[in-house]
Amino acid sequence: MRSEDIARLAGVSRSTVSRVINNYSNVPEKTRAKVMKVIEENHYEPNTSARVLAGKGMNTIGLFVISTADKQNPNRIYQNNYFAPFVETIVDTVNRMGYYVLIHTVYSEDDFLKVKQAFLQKRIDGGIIIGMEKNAGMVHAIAKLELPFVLIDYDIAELLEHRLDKDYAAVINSKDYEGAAMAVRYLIELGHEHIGMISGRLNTHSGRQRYQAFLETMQEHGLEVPEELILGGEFIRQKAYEEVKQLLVSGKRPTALFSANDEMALGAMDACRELGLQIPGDISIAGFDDIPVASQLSPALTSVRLPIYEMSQAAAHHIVKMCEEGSTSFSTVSFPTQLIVRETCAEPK
Amino acid sequence: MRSEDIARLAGVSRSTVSRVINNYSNVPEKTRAKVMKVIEENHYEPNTSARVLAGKGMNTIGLFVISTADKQNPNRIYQNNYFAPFVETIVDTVNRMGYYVLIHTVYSEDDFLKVKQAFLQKRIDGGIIIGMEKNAGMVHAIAKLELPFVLIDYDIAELLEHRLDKDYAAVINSKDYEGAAMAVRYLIELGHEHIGMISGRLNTHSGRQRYQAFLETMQEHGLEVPEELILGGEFIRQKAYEEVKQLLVSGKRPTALFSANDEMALGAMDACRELGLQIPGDISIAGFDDIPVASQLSPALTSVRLPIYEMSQAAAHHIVKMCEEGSTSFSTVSFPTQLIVRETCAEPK
DNA sequence: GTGAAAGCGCTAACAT
DNA sequence: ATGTTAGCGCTTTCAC
Repeated sequence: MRSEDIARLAGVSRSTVSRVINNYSNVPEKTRAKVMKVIEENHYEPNTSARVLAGKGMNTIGLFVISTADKQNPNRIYQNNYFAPFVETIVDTVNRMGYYVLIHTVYSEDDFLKVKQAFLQKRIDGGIIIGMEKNAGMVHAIAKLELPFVLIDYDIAELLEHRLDKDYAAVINSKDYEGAAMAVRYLIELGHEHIGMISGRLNTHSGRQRYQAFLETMQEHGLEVPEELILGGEFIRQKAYEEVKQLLVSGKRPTALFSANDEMALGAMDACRELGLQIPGDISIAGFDDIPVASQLSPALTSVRLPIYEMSQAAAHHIVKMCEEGSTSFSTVSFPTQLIVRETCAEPK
Repeated sequence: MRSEDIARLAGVSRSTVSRVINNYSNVPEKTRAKVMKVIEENHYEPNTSARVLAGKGMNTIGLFVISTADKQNPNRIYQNNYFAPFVETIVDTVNRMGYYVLIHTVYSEDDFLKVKQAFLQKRIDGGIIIGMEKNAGMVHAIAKLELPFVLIDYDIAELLEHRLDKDYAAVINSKDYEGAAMAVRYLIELGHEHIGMISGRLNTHSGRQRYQAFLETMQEHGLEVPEELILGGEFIRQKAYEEVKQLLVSGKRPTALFSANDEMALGAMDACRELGLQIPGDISIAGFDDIPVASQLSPALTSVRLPIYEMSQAAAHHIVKMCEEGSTSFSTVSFPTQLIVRETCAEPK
């Protein structure tokens, strides 16, 4: 069924049908009602491709989840406690604004081509990109398309440096530095001096911020951080488990560990438990992200809460706004994080 | 940049550009190379809407996750251990086949309108629907659209009854009855006679199958199931926790509990722990779905593994096949489930 | 082997 | 207030 069929059945022209569909003001109520009746009776819906070709928007937002790190793992993104809630909130929010969501996962540079194609082929009006590692080339490639996009968790300085602060771009971040500093200060105030860190991927904005915050906060308090107490866990539980186990076995044991995310804190807890260490008796552990299980563990994990809901909502609202009003100007927001004190940290013995 | 621009730059006609893009055989290698060079140099990608309007497919699959149950809960689908892996695998598989995925969550009948619109507006070539509760009306509405769709976890008998076994429809199920029966038999063989069940939503295909299997298996073994031992948990952890707690407090305590999903088994474990009951010493618990945490709990949860990966892959391959080859014929697959014995079940005292 | 031209279903500027 | 018409960018018959 096409608009012409509706026109015929309603005894009007296609233009009038179009006017009714697009809510033009100059259609008398009577005509509108007549046309609407036919439309509803026939369950008519205008063909999206035709509308787009004639100048309307697709009413679709692209949501791209970049996960170039754990290609090998079959369970990757949605079971990932970091990405899942972002995806969920963004999809729901965008849906509620009457937009559809085209979702695509990116595990390689090849997949990344698909992101560019989605824009170039005009499948989407704009896109949200999450999990992007520091990569001026890729961001530049996106910016060149001159279509609205929002980056979640990306280094603004990096963008400015490469003059990528375009009018159709926006960045939504959380205050990871602040949150990590809070957690580390908390440990220091408990009396810890030998604090280790399990860092995440450092080419990720949040990963680097959390790492820097740790280093600088320690320094501010005049505390040393021996190299062997900096563990690289790549945000992955298993990796952290292995690193922590190795550290503990080596005998060079810190009194506390700050982990760049909760998944790795879980890995650390696994290692401690295996070696018979009490948490927080023998060693304190603090995480980041405050994933749902954090509160359900025993002992419950002290962590830094990420404002995922606020960030997702902001990203969704922002991209839709940009799509509808055209570009505004380069914009940036950082949402505050919050230290959630639970049971995994105590004074050192 | 449009195909006409490419044509001009390459010194050919738009038809030839189109032939190159669509891999027509009657284009000499030389012409093809010349055109391809211009296409690549200019990062040209054909406009999807125009292609669709001219008769090509959208190359997009709709993925609709129906969750009419827990509207009130802010964290719903992706953090839901049942839906998340389906979504993940389907998106990845469909992407790998060169298709895009339009994802939409459905929390109400109103949202359901969006599903129909996605089909009617020709935004998608076909759709996968997951989490659909028994609802002939809705399925009928989808079937009326006469476009390919796959239902994951739906009662085939219901479809047949309403003559909804259309050529463009398919159903992918798991053998939930078999799996539940295995779990219950296992408990019976351990010596349990007073077994309770925490049932899920019974208007869900899998929910009902698991429930029926429990009842019938008990009956086959000549075991009574007093009404008060059938708990309704709606697949929700908190609900199960409350129901189980109430049951245990009442003193009418079963020696074992079979839960229709792991989330509820977790809730049951919470309740037992709170009341100081040992698992499996005082009470045995078996779950369903084998979600990732099941193996990490202590004691590790005995559960029935759902072939989510296989089901998702089958759904993805099937829908793409239907979109490309046109309708085949009504098809149906059921993947086997598997009992994973861990530590939460033991002989009754 | 390649080009010209019609047409996919819609919107919007123009005409009345 | 409503109809007529010219595109939007592509694919595809039909000619040559």
